[in-house]
Amino acid sequence: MKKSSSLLKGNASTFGRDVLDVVCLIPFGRVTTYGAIAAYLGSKKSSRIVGWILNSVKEHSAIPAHRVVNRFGLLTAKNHFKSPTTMQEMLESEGINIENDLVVDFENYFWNPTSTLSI
DNA sequence: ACGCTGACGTAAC
DNA sequence: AGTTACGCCAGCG
Repeated sequence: MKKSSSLLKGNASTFGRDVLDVVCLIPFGRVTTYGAIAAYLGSKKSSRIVGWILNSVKEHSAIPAHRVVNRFGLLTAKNHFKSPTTMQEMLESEGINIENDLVVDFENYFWNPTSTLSI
């Protein structure tokens, strides 16, 4: 069931393509983690790569990279955005409250691709 | 062409 | 129980 994502281009030969597909599917006002995406792709140990792939994502891309945080709900990626507060601003703009770079009620907003996409 | 680094997570000591 | 080391894949020097 997994593996056959290829929701965007179809050339899902690379891990990065799958990552972008999943991130792009994150619902508005929801967040997910690098590990969840990696686990959905079949390699939970590849969580590092997920973040690295997102680094290639430009803000003008359709990929909501700001909705991806680490497993603690910490905005580790905020440092990589235009401004350290950009990520927080965008999340708050979606109704997610951030306190001290940490997502409030993180598990409540957490979106699990494995539970949602691979029913 | 080769090697290192990097937005994490888990296992092992 | 806390700390250290490793694994994964892709982009860049």
